[in-house]
Amino acid sequence: MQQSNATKYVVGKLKNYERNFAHKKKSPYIADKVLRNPKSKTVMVLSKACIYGIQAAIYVASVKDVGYVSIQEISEKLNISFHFLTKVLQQLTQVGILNSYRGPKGGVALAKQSEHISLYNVIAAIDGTDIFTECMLGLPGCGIATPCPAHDSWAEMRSKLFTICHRTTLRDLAEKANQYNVRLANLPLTI
Amino acid sequence: MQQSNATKYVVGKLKNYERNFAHKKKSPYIADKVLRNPKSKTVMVLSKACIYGIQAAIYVASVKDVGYVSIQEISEKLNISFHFLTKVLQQLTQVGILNSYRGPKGGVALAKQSEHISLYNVIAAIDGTDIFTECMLGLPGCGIATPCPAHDSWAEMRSKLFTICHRTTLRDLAEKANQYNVRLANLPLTI
DNA sequence: ATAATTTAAGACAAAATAGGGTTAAATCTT
DNA sequence: AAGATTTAACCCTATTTTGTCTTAAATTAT
Repeated sequence: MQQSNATKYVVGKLKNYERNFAHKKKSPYIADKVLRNPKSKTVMVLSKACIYGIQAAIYVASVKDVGYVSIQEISEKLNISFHFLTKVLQQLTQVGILNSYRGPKGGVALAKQSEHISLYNVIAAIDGTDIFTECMLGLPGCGIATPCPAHDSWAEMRSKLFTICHRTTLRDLAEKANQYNVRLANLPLTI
Repeated sequence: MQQSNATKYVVGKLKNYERNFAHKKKSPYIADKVLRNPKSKTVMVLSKACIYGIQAAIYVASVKDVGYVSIQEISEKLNISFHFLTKVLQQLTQVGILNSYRGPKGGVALAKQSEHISLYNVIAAIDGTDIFTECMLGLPGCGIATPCPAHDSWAEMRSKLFTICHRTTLRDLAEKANQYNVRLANLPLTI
């Protein structure tokens, strides 16, 4: 009997499922709330990718040495997954916030002076500009002509966010990050 | 030969996978950016569940009739998945923002007067209070003693958000929603 | 040239949110 | 009492984000 490609594909996965589920004893039902019980915080203004990008950008800006900083070093210092961070930083490279260089002594470096890169630039590159432009309810085209009920209030909020993110540069953040009591990342306890 | 429960479980799924993958022609690889190409907007301050909850609460508050409003009606008027909305509204019921009633003429109703329910109450019930308390980078314990580099800026933003959400009540929003040009939901075009 | 190092790219797994059904329980109508 | 209606609960699928691993390409060092 001939197997379709789909069948082969699925049968190939069977072993994986077998292994994955074998040790799972039909996990007890968890109350089917909309928000179940996430293992890590998930409701946030910025995505994880964006937070990592900001942290890394601040880190690079705060390093004194000229030259490239390896992503490996950044990921270790900030306790971020290396591979995930690599992809995030690729986005910053693609929009011209970072330069990257392969090979030994390679890594990433700021493509401009740190005072010319704003928080807005970094956020826009990774999460996009929606949080600066969209209404609270996410209605397309929410504006003065056909506003949502929260339009005015939210416009006030957005305006604040916009101002803060525009006026804050990587240089400002890097300076603060170099102060003795300031933390840039959530590091595990060291002994 | 005896099959383990895991095997039975997996084999049972085989048919589903077969059906699901059969018509998918090994979908072309989409550039593995961190943000691929979501079909709907996903980076947002509030979760979809929270947005639906707010919309529904405003709708209930804006309906003149006393008595219960059925979730079916709400979901149709606001173009929201009925089952999903049901779960969201259960959360609002559990914290005492709504009352629910089963059976014919059942539905949900505000448990308090609309001017005594703030936007903050609704958001906190569904998405939690993180956006009102957490720092931009989500670092646990970010505060004056050990701030993150963006602490001061973000505190300013949070404060704005907090003020706005506290002072805005369902009554305010419902009044606006009843104005002729105001939209409460993203409705499909009607002919 | 060869080997080592480092980013880029691709494939996939895991975890979270969003969404869709079915059955149970409560309540009204007849 | 029987049937209809509506929320509650349960179970599963789909989509998106996050995380891991492998291979390719670029570059330096030997």
